[in-house]
Amino acid sequence: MTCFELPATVALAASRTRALGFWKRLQTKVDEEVTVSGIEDVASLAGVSKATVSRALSGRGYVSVETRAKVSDAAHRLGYVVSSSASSLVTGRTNNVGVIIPRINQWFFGSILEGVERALLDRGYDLMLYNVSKTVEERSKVFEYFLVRKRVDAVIAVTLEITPAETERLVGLGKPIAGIGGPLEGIPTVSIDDVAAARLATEHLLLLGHRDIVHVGGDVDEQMDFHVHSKRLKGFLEALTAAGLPHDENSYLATRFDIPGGYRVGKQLLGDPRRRPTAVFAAADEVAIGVILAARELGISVPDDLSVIGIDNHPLSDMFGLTTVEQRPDLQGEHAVDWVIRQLEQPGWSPDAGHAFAPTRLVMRSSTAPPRPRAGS
Amino acid sequence: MTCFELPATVALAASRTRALGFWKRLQTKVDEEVTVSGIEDVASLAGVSKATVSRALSGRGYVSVETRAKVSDAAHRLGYVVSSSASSLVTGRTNNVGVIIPRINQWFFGSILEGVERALLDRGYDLMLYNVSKTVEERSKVFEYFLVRKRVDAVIAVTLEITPAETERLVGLGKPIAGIGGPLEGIPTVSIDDVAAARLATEHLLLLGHRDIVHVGGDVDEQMDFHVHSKRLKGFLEALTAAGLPHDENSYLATRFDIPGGYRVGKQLLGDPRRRPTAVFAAADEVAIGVILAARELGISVPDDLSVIGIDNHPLSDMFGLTTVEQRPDLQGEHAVDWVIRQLEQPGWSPDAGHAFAPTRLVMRSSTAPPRPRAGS
DNA sequence: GAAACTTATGGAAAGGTTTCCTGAACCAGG
DNA sequence: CCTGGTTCAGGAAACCTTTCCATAAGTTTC
Repeated sequence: MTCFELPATVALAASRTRALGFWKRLQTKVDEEVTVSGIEDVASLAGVSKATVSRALSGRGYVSVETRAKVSDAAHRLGYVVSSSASSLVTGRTNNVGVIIPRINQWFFGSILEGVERALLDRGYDLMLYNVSKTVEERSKVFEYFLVRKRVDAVIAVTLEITPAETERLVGLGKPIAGIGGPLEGIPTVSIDDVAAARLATEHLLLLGHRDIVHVGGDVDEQMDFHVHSKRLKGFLEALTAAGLPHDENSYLATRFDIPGGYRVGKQLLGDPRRRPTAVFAAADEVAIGVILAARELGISVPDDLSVIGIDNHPLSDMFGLTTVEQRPDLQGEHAVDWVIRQLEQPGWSPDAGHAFAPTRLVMRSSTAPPRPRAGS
Repeated sequence: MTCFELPATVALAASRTRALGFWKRLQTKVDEEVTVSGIEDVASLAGVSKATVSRALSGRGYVSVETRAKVSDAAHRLGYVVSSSASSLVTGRTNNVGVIIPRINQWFFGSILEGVERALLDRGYDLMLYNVSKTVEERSKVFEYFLVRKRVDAVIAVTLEITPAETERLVGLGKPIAGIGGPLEGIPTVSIDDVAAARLATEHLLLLGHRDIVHVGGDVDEQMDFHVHSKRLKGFLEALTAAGLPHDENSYLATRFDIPGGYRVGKQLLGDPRRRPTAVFAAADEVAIGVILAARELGISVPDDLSVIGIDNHPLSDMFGLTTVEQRPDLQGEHAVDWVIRQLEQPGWSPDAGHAFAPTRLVMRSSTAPPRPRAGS
């Protein structure tokens, strides 16, 4: 790989003067109308007391319709907005929910985040984002310094291992918590049933007549592992065993959960014709797509020579004709939001089960077919 | 596409009882130690006044080392954390920065978000996420109801068209704003120089000897367009013109900015041998990858029969050997954070240019090569 | 040895809401 | 006409910090 440096960072835009001018104009404008109005101003403009303004705008307590109209008119005229600090100081509620997520730029995590965000905004909560990798220091920094700092009403932890001490701390503060993507000890969690999903995928291949299947998953010992890898492997093996098929160390290959990871392992697995299975069950669609790309490059036809199935229903799956077990991370996010907000809004309520399983379904496309009858047998 | 419904949503985890037991135990624990200590408790335990506690913990003002030790010890023993509502009520600072972003689950946006998040957390700020699409209602809801509600100190707007009125509103509140990804009227913005990047990519192809180049970009009229599409087209055309090459309406094709979008257009463009160019400049790597996949499927060799170049240096580009003009959205995010925090922490400061251009560089891989000598000429 | 600083601490005010409590007005029922 | 309930509105307390001001002790400086 060769690289050319682009001349340099150009510091000034072509339209500098114009943009700058506009900017400065706005800046001075600030100085003029620096007056930010408080509830008192609204009260006097509307000719009522602060208490009435508060009731009128929040919708709590008795306020006559005329008064309410006067107040909201005055508030609007003054451009008044309530100070959330003051408000939450007295109510004890911040209307924020903290979301801890290890990664953003990956389909599964991005989708969760989108779902959580949508659900929170719909219900009038703001989302505070903490992108925390597995580094212990980083995590404890977030826990001790940020989260706990009375800045959030509840916490949603995505695929994050939280120590019992941290859990206790959070729960001890009376903040609802929910997890997504893996069972957190002591925290209600929503995820798909990984064992069942893997079993379903494997059974699909078995049903088509495949007997020689390899599972490409994540590294079971990997630190990132959230029991996901081991569970999907478990479902795979369960299905094989139920079908009376043997398995050995060659039945399973570990790789990174992305397209290059699947490609690498695909090249390696499919390169040797004697070792080549008739079907591959990949633990994630991106891995499956990598395997398909490797197969294409090796001149192996999918599904004629090789069937491939994944899990996720990733946006790219349709283009590659990938048969897959669909999951909806965004809905899992919404579910978690439901839980914490429910706990917030009706105290005493708590999810009646420690774990909710999100639905999955088999989406059949063109990457799976019955195995080609063997020449030798 | 056929779908099988998985049996149903299973409502209970296998480990229900255990998980539930733990959960309940923690719940009751709450009732016992419901006492949340305030600054007063810390003060009396440390034997000092509230004022001293505040100074000791915040690090502002004079406090002797022994006193500071006593106070922090007491605070730690009581598990005391300052109430951010109370604190920001008096200081007027929330330590939050709002980020408005139209999409999360796409490399460019996800990377920006990761960069912004990292930079904010490093500097002790929290990030409030607003995932706002272009819907006018949704946007105004965020603006009027959330953002403005005195919940953020500053705003970073990613690729978002903000009306002058909205800008004025924000600036009028004295909140620093920065944009990423496109010039916002009146808001300092950081992005790459799209025209220059497109010119660089095109010049690379020209330098290799290509004379028949097609540009696959985004729809210039699309509402999502943030002048990005038109600017990259402009750079392309500039380079052609500078090289003395003509161009017509066949020189440019519009599609969606993702792999399937590139694939679709690639199939269509490359399907007709007479129309097929010797090189394609795609406005984004994902589009370029789609074109490569289409070429492979049509038996067109890259780079022997067709050179392809993109913009981004997407994580998948390396695997596809894609030559590209690299940009770093995460660094652009950090730059924007620098700007707003600087404005926050040294009032009066403002970026000296309305626009900062992030660096780009050409990354050469194996998808570009000199065109094959024509049989006919 | 007094004046001028520097360092350390406490008391009290301020910041902008929400909510409790109280009182007035109004209406229906006996 | 009186009682009790409902609706409406205001005064004031409470929420929990930070910061201003004042005081006092210790340290330099001429």
